[in-house]
Amino acid sequence: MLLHWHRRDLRATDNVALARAADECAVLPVFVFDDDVLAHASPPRVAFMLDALAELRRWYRERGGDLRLARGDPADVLVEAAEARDADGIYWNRDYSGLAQRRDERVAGALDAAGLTHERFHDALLHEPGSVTTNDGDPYSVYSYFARKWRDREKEAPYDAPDGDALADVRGDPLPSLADLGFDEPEAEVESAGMDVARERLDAFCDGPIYEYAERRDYPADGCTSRLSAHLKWGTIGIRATYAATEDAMDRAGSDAAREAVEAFRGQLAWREFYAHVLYFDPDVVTRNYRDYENEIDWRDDEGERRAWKDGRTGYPVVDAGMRQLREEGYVHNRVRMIVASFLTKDLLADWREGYDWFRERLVDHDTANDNGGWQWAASTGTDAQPYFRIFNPWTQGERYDPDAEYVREYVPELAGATPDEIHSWHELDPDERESVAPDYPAPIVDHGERRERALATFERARGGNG
DNA sequence: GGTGACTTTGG
DNA sequence: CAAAGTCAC
Repeated sequence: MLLHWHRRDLRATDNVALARAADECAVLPVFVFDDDVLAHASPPRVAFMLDALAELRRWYRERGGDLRLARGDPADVLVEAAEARDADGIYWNRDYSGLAQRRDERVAGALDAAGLTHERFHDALLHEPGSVTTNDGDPYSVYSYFARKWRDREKEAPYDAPDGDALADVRGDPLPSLADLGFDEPEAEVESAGMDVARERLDAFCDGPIYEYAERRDYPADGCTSRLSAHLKWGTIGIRATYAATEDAMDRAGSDAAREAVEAFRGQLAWREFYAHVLYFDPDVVTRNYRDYENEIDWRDDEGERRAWKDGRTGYPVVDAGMRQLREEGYVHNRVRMIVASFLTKDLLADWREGYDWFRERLVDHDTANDNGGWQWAASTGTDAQPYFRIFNPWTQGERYDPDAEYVREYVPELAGATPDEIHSWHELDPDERESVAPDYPAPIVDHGERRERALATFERARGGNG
């Protein structure tokens, strides 16, 4: 018998290590509540994870197996679990972040010492780190070239779920609650997890919205995005199954525009892989600027401004809408993530790590590689970064991507009675007008024009110029 | 080594 | 249409 150690692959279908183990012998799936991991976790993510685990366990139970649970240091509890069932060894899928890799090395050492076999598989990405490189063999630091090569590579087909007769007949312990794990209830209404929800989302997306993706994905009120981010983070859907669904969608596409839209969605999958590769080859970017400036960037540390950003009380409607969506749903539309990130790092000149930490605490779909990549992109410190002199104008962005102010009015009730025009020109209204339009909504806390100049000068100094 | 391209944006 | 640095080829 083999153990399969579930980590960020909370699914039974299209799971490489699980499928390989089930090909060989009986499999006992196990999940470890790792104290080190929980120390870095937050309520919305753990809530989603527990929901996914409950459904995974149900899947196993319906087929005569079960998901074993353990808590503690995986190097200890996995050895115990294997020995208790007289298993030969453990299979699992790789996790490419630095922390996980160090832990996995430790676990592998403990298994070796106990005389247990172990094997690690590539599963989380269509193309593993190191397999998409420049012609010189170096990892890419520019997305567009990476994406071109990534697109041309052949993709693996999805893996089958194990048969019921491959599952070891066991009964596990009950699932712990959030409170058992030491977490408060999340403030956000966390979306439901699990393989079935993920599959339904993927199918619904590929049935229609995917064909609008190229044109409409940047409009946060439109809802034509896949909403698969949390599922891809926790592995409640497999990446091969996801890609295969885009192939079916491509076959059904009736026009060049529709095919381009499917291709645009695949581009987002390529971004995910690009950032995973970047993090794999440069794990320090979690805390360090990817791109070095000659001098330190003079980040400002204004507690009040940062608070206003977190609370969605900056007086910039689209920024506040995004920050409130984060608070309420543990999710933010991607275009809005760029807008709020630009506002924090450029208008407020707050260190991108402040924003990254807040997202990590609040996002259900938080993923180290993606979030770090996104924040450093916005802060002009990352790979393929937005050049520092290109600073989002939150007024223009709001007008362009939320023209009818639908998104703003959904998340900022103080502005529910304002017209789109009043919302997009909120900074140009005089105090009396603001008072009569939306008395409870704040005036902009900073002047974008001034802050833009300040950011340009700050980055110019960091670059070593005379500005 | 010159050149095209850049989750293009702001004015 | 200017900004304007850097990567990959």
